[in-house]
Amino acid sequence: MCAKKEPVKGLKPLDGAECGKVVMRFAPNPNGPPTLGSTRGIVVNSEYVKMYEGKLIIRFDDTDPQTKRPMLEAYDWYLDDCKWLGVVPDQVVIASDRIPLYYKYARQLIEQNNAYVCFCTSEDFKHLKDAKEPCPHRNTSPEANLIQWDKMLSGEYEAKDAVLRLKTDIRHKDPAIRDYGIFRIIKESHPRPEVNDRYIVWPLLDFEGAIEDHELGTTHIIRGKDLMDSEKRQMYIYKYLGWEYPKTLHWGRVKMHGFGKFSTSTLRRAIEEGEYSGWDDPRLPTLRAMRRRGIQPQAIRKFMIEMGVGETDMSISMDTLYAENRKMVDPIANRYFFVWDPVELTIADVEACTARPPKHPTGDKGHRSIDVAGRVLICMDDMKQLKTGSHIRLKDLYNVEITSVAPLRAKYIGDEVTDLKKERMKIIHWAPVDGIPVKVLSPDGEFKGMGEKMIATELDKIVQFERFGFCRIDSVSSEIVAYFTHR
RNA sequence: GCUCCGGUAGUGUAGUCCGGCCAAUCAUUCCGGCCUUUCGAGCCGAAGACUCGGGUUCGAAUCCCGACCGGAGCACCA
Repeated sequence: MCAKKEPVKGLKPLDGAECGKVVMRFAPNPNGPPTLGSTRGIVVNSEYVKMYEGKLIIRFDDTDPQTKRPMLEAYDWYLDDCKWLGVVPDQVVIASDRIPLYYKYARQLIEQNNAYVCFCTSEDFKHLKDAKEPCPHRNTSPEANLIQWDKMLSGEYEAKDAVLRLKTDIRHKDPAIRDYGIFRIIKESHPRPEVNDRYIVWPLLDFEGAIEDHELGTTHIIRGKDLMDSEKRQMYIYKYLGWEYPKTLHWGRVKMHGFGKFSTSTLRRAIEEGEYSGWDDPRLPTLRAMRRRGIQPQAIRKFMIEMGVGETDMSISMDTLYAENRKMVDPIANRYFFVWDPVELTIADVEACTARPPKHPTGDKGHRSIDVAGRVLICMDDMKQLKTGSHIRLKDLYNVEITSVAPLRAKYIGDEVTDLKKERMKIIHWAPVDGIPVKVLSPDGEFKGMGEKMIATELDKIVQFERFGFCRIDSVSSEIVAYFTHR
């Protein structure tokens, strides 16, 4: 399949990729739920793997129990959201399960005189490093380093007393490369019960990632541009260990228009403080929120794939995603009336009847039925346009003439749709006075009003509230709660 | 301060490696019009870009240099 397969629109062929031999990984820190940003990594990696019939690994880089402390629930959230996106990883790896592996290679590097235990404070080391000067510990013998390393492992040193550094090139022109740290001491327990306080020496990202990418047989890495230096740093490890470095690809920063800057930690605090209802609050750019709002996984996939893998930073508009989603949802979403900020309109000279609007304007999806007896609700915004004498069409019901606005009253003036064309009558939607209360939660706030009763049959479905927009029906009881998708 | 990366229409994207077929692709957005018992969908049409300045060349969005702008790294974060 992949031999002659056209590259998916937006994704260029991978350099040096052989069908059936591609191994890629998606490596999140589970310190929060997947966001639209992380989704790009999930989708693009999985798409490439599909294209080349390769293998996809999800690796949780959870080696910081302190600063970017993992959230226990987030591991499952990632897996769950992947599944929703149609991504099934071939393998799941948790870094905190594999600490002994990292220790093994650390020991080897110390023995080879490629790593040393450093007792400098971070400030002292920074000064030396900036001056391209080696620190006093750089020349310690491998034997002595081994002893000190064992002391680190056994807890004889406190956090910040010692770190293990890789010997790179202390005179390297790029200061980011010079003798960077690969292990540090953290005397805080890990949130995973299987790990807990088992380790006090934790690897840093570039080391953990370097070892894992080799161990897992990764052939192609896609990572953010912010991690561009990782390759230069990790290359030293690969050289010392005699390994071959995977092919790399980088992408730029993504900002979403309409969403402010969100870091996982500030979000977490805002949620704890009750500013948001949770990780799936419709105002948030998390995948869980998108899902709850009725964004289709295929729309997200398409959107992400069409962005491609460029190194330019971008700031993209949700409109593009919404447009993609609308195309998928418009043909299947049943139509209903929902009146926000309702006001009552009394209609004289009319008998009780049942309106039977179609569920969908094109597809043959049957009809709704709404009983009306001389009183309906209309939107405040529509009411404001009305004057005594205005003729309006109540959509799929009949035509009325406004007889009074102070108490809002009208009289029935006919059923004929043709009249409306002659008169260019405005068509507005309405709701029965004895409908069901509806609350819509949207990124722009809450809308409350009345809807027709049959909305209650659409639990968990995407519907379109006419002249309002698409919504996902989130819960149904004495009141309907809907999440706004988009217009 | 040192180092690295990027800069095509409002927003993304194709093309840049291997200069000509690019008076520059596609999508979205915006603006007109048609259609429609939704301000949705659909249809038709239009607008809109190679950051700037030099250089190489018969020819540059594509190569080189410089400037400007933007992003990132120099963490005992990922």
